[in-house]
Amino acid sequence: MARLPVYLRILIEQANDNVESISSEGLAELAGVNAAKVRKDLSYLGSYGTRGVGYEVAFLVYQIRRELGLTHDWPVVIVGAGNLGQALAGYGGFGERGFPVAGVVDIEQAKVGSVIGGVRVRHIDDLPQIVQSRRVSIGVVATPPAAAQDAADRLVRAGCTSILNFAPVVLNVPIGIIVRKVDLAVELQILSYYEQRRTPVGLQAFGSNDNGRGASA
Amino acid sequence: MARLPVYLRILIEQANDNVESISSEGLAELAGVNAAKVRKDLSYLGSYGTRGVGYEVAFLVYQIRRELGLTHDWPVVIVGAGNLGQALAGYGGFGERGFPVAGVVDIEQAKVGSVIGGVRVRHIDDLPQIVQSRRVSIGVVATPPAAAQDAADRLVRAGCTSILNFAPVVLNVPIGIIVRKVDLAVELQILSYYEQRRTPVGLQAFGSNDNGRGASA
DNA sequence: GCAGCTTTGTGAATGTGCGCACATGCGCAT
DNA sequence: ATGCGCATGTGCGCACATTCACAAAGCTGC
Repeated sequence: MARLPVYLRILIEQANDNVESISSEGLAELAGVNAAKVRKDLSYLGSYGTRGVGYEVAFLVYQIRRELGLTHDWPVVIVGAGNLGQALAGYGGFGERGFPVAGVVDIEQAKVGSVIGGVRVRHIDDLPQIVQSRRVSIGVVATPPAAAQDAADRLVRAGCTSILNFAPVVLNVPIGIIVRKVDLAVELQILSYYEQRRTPVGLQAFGSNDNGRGASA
Repeated sequence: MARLPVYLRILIEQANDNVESISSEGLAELAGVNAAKVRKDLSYLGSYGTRGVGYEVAFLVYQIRRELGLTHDWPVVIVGAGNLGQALAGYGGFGERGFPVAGVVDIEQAKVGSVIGGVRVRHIDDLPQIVQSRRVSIGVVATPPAAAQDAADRLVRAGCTSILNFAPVVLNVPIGIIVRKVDLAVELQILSYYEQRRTPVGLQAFGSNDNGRGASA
């Protein structure tokens, strides 16, 4: 389920605030979802709650981490040292959450050697060496659209088995390679869709899909 | 539908390659989806195809633009001039696709005045003035998590009615305000989930949801 | 004009996610 | 020890998305 990471982040925050136990309703409130959905999601992991009491935060964190495969770090390699690649490498949130940046590569020699977020940019030809020596499974494509397919091909050849694609193109990859796409312009276009259909007052956009909610204050 | 932006991008590419007509099957191939789904999606806009021939690319582009509300530009304002805010402002893809950056604001005086992507960073107190003078409907939250709720509140008070949130927190907004969330770490966690459940060979992750596909080469 | 090929548009079946509502089970107070 | 309250876990129905399969419809060549 795509909501487990959200629960996990909230539970970690609660644990930092020394909250030991939480009810499905409390977690649902914080996550902005339905309480029944929380219980269904958590029951999928097994019956780790106590009836009449709630869920033990620390134990739930451990179980979700286990389910998501976050018991160890997953180093990532970023292809493309342009605006986005630099921002991703410099964004501390990845390393904090278990995804240290093992390397940043670019095809342009001019960009090789500069240091971003504590990582030196290397040439894309070094990709296989980085992936194999650091045992990287996840590659991030942060190139211009025209270079994205080549970047993906190189990642696959180097041994990556998952790709997070920020380029606005559909990547063609062998079976077994997992691709997730984040298209920033698409998100804005979806907002403009709702803006355009906006009625004078009081009507909100329901259930677009997993995302995009209008919550009450 | 969340797929219309994808179709739109592909159709614009095809138009640039002087392709005048396209079949649902051809479009489905390029978009990485089912042909029947393409036809259902397009029929939702009205019957704009010609049986036995296909769809006229230019006309379809016009209709999808109209449906998505992309007949005019939607200026956006970015709150937060950190790593991500800078990358978003410097990323040319927004302006190209109809979302010019009307302004970048930050709460830190130290960041005010610097120029990013041709836009000068202004103080967050100028937000109402920017939003009203440029008639901005869409605000982008690119602040640290702790500042995100305040940023959202300010955007709403300034008059924005849609928010694209990059901070890993659940925003609390009045009814009628549309929020979409992009959490980069969540995307990586979903990939690690599939990596962790990976079986030795030949099994791929099916139907996570709208996203994340393993396409054959 | 008409037959045949091609592709759209759509009814029906299937699958999936969601949320209500309730039974189950645990802890606590008396 | 026993009953009561409370929160979990889950069966069921609903609504929506997806896909199949086919009928309607246009273009082409004769």
